[in-house]
Amino acid sequence: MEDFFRCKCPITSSLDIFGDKWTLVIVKQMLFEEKSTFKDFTESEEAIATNILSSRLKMLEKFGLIEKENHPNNKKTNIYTLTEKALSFTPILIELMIWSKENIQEFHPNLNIHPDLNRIKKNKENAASQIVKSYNQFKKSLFKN
Amino acid sequence: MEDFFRCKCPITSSLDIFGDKWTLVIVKQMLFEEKSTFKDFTESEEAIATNILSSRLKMLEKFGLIEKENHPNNKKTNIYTLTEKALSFTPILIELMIWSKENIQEFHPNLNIHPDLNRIKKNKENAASQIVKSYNQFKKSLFKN
DNA sequence: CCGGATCCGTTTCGATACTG
DNA sequence: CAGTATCGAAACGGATCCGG
Repeated sequence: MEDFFRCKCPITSSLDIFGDKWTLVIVKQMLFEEKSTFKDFTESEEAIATNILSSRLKMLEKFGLIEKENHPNNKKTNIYTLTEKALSFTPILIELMIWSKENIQEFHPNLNIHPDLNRIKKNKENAASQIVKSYNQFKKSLFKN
Repeated sequence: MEDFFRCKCPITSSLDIFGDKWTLVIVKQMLFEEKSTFKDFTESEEAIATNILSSRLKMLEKFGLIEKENHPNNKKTNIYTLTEKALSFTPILIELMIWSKENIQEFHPNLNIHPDLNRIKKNKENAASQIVKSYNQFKKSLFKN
């Protein structure tokens, strides 16, 4: 495991885990778009390929960032949820949203800017904790009945 | 340019630009480690290959995130600096540092945690503006005499 | 020597087809 | 529905080359 990481730099090491085009997209879909099954992810706007999805889910599980459980009513459906640990992705995703508006919109005018982005920017900590709270409620609802 | 981006999601679009293992590492080296020449980057702890470095520098330049200029005393040396725009990477890099300590240290105990990380965490906005200020001073010093 | 460009073998990605 | 297998395309990364 030690040699998974390029060097001792924390920033570089975090990119050793999620420095690719897909990992944070999957986390985003879970956190912001209430996606939880394999099929949910493949049907997203981004249309991730199944093999890549599969490999990223395994990797996230290996690092304790997501959990895989059976659907309570449907044993053949697996439900993927973010662990407490993974909720620490929230501030990063908020920063990406902000960065995108400031740096990408000029090249990509159709960007779907979050309607509350200004409010989020003004109080990032509060926004993050609301997002986490709302995700935890969603997570609970997945296992009811 | 429109079709460079996978979809309209801001988070996904930002990953279309720097969702790889190297782009943010280069930005980090400029912002935190006072690196500014091609050779500086190749001599870093991460030891990036010259072809990858070259392609990333071009891409960052294309998006207006870095500038390439001649060294004042040495015409054959190019100096790469972050633009004002690129300084908006700072909050993202701060979040990556924090994430790393909380989520990677258990797998990678030799991680070089920033000595002031707790202070940075307590006041991220202030930390970011100090980092930017300090970078701008460094940038000025590059072009003196 | 420095800043890159080019070449080339290896790994990873990613679209599609396929299986339990 | 949840993945795996396949295979061409792209990216990585080490080595080398070349102009200034």
